[in-house]
Amino acid sequence: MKASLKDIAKKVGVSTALVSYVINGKEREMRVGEEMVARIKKAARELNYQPNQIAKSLKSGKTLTIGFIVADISNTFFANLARIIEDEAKKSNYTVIFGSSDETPENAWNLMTVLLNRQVDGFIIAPTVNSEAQIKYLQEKNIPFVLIDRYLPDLPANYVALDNYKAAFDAVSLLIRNGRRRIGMVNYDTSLFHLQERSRGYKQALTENKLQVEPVLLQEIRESHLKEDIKEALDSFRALEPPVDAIFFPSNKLTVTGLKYIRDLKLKVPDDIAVVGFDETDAYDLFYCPITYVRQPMAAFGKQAVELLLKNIESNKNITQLNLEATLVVRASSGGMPDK
Amino acid sequence: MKASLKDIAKKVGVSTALVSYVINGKEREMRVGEEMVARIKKAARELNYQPNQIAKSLKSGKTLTIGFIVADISNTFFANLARIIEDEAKKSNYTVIFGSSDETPENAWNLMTVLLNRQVDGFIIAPTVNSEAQIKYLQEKNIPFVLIDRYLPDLPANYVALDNYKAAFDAVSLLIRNGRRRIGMVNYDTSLFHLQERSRGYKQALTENKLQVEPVLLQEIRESHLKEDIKEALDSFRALEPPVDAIFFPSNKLTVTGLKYIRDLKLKVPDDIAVVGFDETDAYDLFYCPITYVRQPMAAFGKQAVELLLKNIESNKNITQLNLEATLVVRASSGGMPDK
DNA sequence: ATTCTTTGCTTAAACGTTTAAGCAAGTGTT
DNA sequence: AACACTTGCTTAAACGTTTAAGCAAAGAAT
Repeated sequence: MKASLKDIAKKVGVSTALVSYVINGKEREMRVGEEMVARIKKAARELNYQPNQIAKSLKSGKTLTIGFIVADISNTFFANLARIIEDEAKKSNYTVIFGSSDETPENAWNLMTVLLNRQVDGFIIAPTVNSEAQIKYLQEKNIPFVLIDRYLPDLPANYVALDNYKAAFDAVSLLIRNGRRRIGMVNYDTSLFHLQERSRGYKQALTENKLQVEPVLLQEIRESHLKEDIKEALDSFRALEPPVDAIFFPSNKLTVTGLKYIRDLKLKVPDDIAVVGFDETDAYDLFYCPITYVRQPMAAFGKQAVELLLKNIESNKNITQLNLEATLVVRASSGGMPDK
Repeated sequence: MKASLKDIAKKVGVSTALVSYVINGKEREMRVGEEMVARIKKAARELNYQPNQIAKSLKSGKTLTIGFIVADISNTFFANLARIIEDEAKKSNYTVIFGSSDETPENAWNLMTVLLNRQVDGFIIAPTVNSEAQIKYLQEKNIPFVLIDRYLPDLPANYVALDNYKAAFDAVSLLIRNGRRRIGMVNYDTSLFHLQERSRGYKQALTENKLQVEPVLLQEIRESHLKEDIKEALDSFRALEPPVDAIFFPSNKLTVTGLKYIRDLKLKVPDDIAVVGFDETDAYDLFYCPITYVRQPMAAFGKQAVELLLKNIESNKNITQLNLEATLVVRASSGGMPDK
């Protein structure tokens, strides 16, 4: 059904080699006769020839394919990233295969081997917890990869991530400038470095402003019991004396879930409680009080990750680690516009 | 670096054929000696053999890959679908390559040929407007595919979609039962059949309840100027005498954008105006008045689409067209709980 | 008239698999 | 002792490309 080089060769009455040269524009170097070039091109057009990329890949060892491994492609954050990576990859004729690890290292490892068997040229990975072995495997085998969003602090590897510390620091500093003194934070109880960095930024902002870093103000909850644990955390915040007057949520899911409960409690944002969230979502606009949030530079993430990866694929360059700056999008929920 | 069948064969001192038989579990049919089987398996383990899927694909003509073509993978609707399709495909050892068409038939066509060159075994497609040629091409070439979410009314092709007519009919009927008499709808000005069906359901609900289907009540706007046009539409609704007392938005973006403007206008939902939206998003929960919406059966969409596609890949079965039922999730925004 | 170059093509091997066909022993049957 | 089966392996071609190497014919140089 589908025409191959052989079909064109037969039709024109020449060898497949000659056809290959012409199709790939090597007619000059290979000194193919003008008339022959025309006949082959004509035949190719008539047969609607489309090269078999699989055969090409087998020969060349390159598939022009990127494996994109994330926690969950249905999470807006990763879905947005996927789109940017797709567009960026397309510019260099790459396509993207994705896989969701659901935050478990086993799934991530399985995904990686599946994609490796499919000979992807490289990976863009948002690593799960306990994925050191996986990353080291890639390094040993010299397989190009770039970590995105998250990274492992002591592993020298390419990554494109946020300056999480500074992002959190700035967010909390804003709340302090707006007069809040009892600032809570609800983070995941996780070993993911980027989330710990956000906690560190929170603490440092308090410290630098001579506020006490009280353990009850930094609640670490289970992702598996997000809804229940967030309620508990907020309840304990309100039970304090004096109660918390501001909350910083360092992820989109935390923010959204937290806001739902705040709405159920009929708390007034920002009067009863100020809020700063993380990541961008429509939900922040629809809340009765527009939410102040930390915006990650998604486009830069995707663009830089692909660029870095492709550079690594074509020549194993040395390691690049990028910590990009977040933007604090200030709106009503953080309580009063900051001076500036 | 990576071990091949040949490496194993060399190490054991046998032919690659024998190794292939053992690796693929054909040792019984092929009467391979017990001791030999053990030696080959051992060598494979020691060399950490992983089959080259590209070579397999070239031989078999099957890539175990599905092409998933959508308007925009960063749209929650498609991102959710992607995740379900991924999981479902994984069960049968398939992987998914995705591509975003941005609603233009040229992009969709290009994507299709790129993926065809990569020899995907089949497609799951949410077709754009004017994609008849593309669909017909697939049919002529006998390439398995399943349309999802959208379909072309007169083209006999597999699809998994919503019963859009009924979903809209039910949504609008609810508003009528709740006492609304001036019900507006804001749809895209598009030839996409599934959206037209939603308009049809709207009109029919009005008609069956002896309400006049006035053109001013059904505004068709440009997706490219979503924000401006929605404002204009809502303004014209409010200028009517008597003004509109309920709005039905037949997509998630329309709903979210509409709600933003409603909030800016400080209209009270549902007292000033009742709202029924489409699709599921966190934003509906965070609005001060929880939004009633039409929930599409995403899991069933994905599951059925993959199932259908795989059935078509292994044996060209006859055409299946599924119109699944939506669920109306009733909350406060539609104005008063319905009787029942 | 012989050799050297250039032109324009072909041959053949390779990428890593799969699989039909073949073949040399050993075993069993008569 | 001759034959047929069975066992356990190998050979070789194929999938659709790419590309180094080779070669015949024509033209140019001596």
